[in-house]
Amino acid sequence: MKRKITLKQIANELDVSISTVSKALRNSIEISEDTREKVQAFAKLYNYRPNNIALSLKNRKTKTIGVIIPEIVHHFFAKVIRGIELVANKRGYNVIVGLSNESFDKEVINMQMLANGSIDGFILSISKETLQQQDYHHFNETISQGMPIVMFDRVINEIHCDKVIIDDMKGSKNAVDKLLKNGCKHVAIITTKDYVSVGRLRTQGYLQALEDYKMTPDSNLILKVDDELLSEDHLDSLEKEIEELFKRNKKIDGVFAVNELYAIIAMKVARKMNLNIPDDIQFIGFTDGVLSKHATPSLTTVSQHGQEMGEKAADLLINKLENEDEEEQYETVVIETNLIERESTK
Amino acid sequence: MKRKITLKQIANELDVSISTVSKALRNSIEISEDTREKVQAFAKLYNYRPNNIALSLKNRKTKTIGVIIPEIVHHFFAKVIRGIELVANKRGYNVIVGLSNESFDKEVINMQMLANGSIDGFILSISKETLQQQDYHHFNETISQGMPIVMFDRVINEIHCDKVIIDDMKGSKNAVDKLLKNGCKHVAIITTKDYVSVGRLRTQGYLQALEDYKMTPDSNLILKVDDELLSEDHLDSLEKEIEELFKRNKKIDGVFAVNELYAIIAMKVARKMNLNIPDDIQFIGFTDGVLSKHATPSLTTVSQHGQEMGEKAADLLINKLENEDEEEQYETVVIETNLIERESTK
DNA sequence: TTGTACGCGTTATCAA
DNA sequence: TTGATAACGCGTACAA
Repeated sequence: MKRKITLKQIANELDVSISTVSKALRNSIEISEDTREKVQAFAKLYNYRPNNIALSLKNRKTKTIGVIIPEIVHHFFAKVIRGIELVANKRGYNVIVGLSNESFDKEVINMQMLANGSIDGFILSISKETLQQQDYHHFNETISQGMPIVMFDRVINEIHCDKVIIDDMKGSKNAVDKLLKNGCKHVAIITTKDYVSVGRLRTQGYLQALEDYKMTPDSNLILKVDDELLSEDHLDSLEKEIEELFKRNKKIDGVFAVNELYAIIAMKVARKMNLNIPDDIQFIGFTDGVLSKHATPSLTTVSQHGQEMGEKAADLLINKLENEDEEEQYETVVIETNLIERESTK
Repeated sequence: MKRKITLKQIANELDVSISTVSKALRNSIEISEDTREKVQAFAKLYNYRPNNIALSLKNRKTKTIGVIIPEIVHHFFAKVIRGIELVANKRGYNVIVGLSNESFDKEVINMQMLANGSIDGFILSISKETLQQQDYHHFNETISQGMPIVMFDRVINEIHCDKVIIDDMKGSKNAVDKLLKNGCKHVAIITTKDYVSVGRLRTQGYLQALEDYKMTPDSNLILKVDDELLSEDHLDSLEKEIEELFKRNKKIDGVFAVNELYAIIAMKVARKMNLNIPDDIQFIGFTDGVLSKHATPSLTTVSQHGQEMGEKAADLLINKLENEDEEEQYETVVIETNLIERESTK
């Protein structure tokens, strides 16, 4: 087992100084052709590679991006990571991943672990618990220590940093527009409690679409699901809630759900009640994942373009990292959503 | 914007030496109570944290695990990552992720990037291209440089390292057993070409189950899908292939698919042909993902326990890292699969 | 009780 | 053309 070889070892073997080796390897004209060749041959033989850690220490740059997301077993976040990784690697950066698991404490701890020199900057999406507690000190501290942050999807306006979001309101408005245009008269929405910003915004889009069509919103048609219900164990009770919604309002002929799982479950309930999709009732979800594509019937969704968000976020962060002295100007990039029409709508 | 504070800065401010500060912060009894308090107060005020990079360089340990997977937008791999991250964090390690995107070159490059000091060891699952080319030099080189590797799921016997796998053969044998026990007389299998080891093993399990039931395998019932078909664009032709399979063999009353997507698509085809699931035909897939759970009908699957694999892999790797001098003994851990019965079987 | 010196691996600057 | 030295930030053995 040969340990990784260092400049010093090469220098010893070849009876030259460390700096000579270093220069020779970088092909410096200071060094004679002879020694250069000798050193390079030797280095190649022993497969020399400069030690990243030493370089990081010296350059005060790690060429590594820290990513903190609430959850990775989630199609959207996985796609974002892929986008980040793609751009990061292309631009010579590594990606280190931390999962907050929707917990405030884990988010803070993870950020602290990484902020102590391991990375050059953060890309993150805020955990639900943090959003609920509205405690953002860890973001501000990180930023004030000179470490740039790019937030995506779940962001907060008060924090000054680059952001990549989609226009949740517009996206859901378009979706509901579609349902109304398709002739739906009683469109229900299945959404989250309001503290989840994207849930709130998507609800607003729903209301706006109704307004545009001069329809008065009916609170009976608005189901605000308690978030806990997303955890696997509570899916059954979610199903019951939706069933009650449908039974209370037999006229529902269109459903907009703020994520794909809600939509899929709602379709399941509808089918159980012998409703025909899309003839009796139409469905649109949000976030384009595997479920939407492969469900039967396949689900029309508002696509969030996770990978693109990741790519953009990585570009923003690396740009900031590589133009240190630029004026402090923060950008909020809005990624366009689009409606992917499938079988669940006419 | 205050830069991160260092020992040296604290020492300067307080007019003591760097080592005094260092010792004071670690509460060394060498240092007087007085200075200790003074230093600690100051450090706390400025939120001092030791620089990880410097520690890594000094200790020759990064406390970071490198994970190379073929794809992250994939429920199974995402679950593995979550498992790895869980254990790693608990044991004080970070996780850095590289995606090979099923490409040999990217796998090699990614490993090289990380092997130069950025991490202490690898957890990885081999890309399809690498498996096809059977070029494993990068693994051997890494290992011979003293950097431990733990492979999971897609592994190769020739490489000496810890491994975490499932018993693919047994898992699929159990699945097919179930179909046969349920009365299926003509069980088809939808699998991959043989170079994908897990596909090959699962096919073997299928054959073995038949043998146990004294049934002779019918090559007409074995569909070996070209792997390219998994890429999103080719799903249509996969659908056609399956349709032809069903039309060629009208008697098929059971289908075992080596992954959940194949199974879901096969169910779709069956439904289109007006076959009733599970009365006319039963289905079992492999890998328990979201699709299986939320499909209609929900799909009976062999669960792979991705998270558990990740946890085990992380434990194996960290154990190896923290017991350097132990004898070189490699372990292959087999994670039990189990059949999750849902609506697609009787 | 405190401080000096060294080493981790690298590069840049300056001296020989 | 080559080599010595300092510096990145830290911890520790040893000297004062």
